[in-house]
Amino acid sequence: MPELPEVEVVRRGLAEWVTGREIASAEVLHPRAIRRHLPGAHEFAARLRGRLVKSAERRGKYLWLPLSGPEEALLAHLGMSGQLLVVDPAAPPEKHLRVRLRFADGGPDLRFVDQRTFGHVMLTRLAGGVPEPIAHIAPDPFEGSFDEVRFATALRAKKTEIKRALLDQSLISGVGNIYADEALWLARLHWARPTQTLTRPKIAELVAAVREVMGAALQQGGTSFDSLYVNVNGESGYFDRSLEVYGRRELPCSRCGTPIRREPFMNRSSYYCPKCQRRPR
DNA sequence: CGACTCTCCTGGGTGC
DNA sequence: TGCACCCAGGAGAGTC
Repeated sequence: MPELPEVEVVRRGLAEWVTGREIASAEVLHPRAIRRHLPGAHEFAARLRGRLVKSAERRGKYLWLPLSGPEEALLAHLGMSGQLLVVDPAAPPEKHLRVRLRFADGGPDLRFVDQRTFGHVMLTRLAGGVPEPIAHIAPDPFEGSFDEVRFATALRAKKTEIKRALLDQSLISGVGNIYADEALWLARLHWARPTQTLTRPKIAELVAAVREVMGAALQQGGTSFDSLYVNVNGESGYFDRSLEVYGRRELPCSRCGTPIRREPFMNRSSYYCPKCQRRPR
């Protein structure tokens, strides 16, 4: 499940393998993959043809490729199963190939492959360097523009539980279900803790925990990254080795040995240590 | 308007 | 072996 660290690994791969190249054609193999590109597949392809990829950028879980010409970018969100692959143009189409870009230099394709089609790509205008559809998303905690004081103030004004707030991309972007659980464990906070009861020092501790778990994941994601295969999947690197609570129901907490608990949360799961992370009363 | 739920999707796993 | 069902998840749409 790609969250910020996995998307950053993809961004680095794209920066290396796609930057500076001219798009020769775009082929949409599944309309759902461009459902947020309202003008449709034909217009999508026509507007991409002949454009140069200038760079590869990211905010939270979104990434985008600014293009030559008008201030526009190819924007992508990987959803939960999306991959952006850099592959030999002669390679056979992947089973879940949704969008295929060919380049004028005859080099590797950029292919958007997505089994569950929660991800999407679109061509969109840039406003101040940020794609318009994600203008409402807050900076992620690795950006210089992330304002910790502003975040703490907004968090304390919310009437909700801390985990809901962590997943709210308008407060802080890039955190998904896995790293939310991991960061809450590290900061010793129960997922249901009301945001209004959090002190500013505790919020600072939580932000540090978010940076810690995602930074560690990024380092491990980077080590398993094959440069010619820009890949994202839930099995690589970090996922098997370093998770402390996520997916570890009944396994002992590494701090205190108490069995990790799983609870339903927003039609999915929250994992936590019932001793280290006391439930609010 | 804020807080919350619903919905989209596929395939691996499970139980009968 | 087949089949029904559950589960995973982000985020926009919809509800109250």
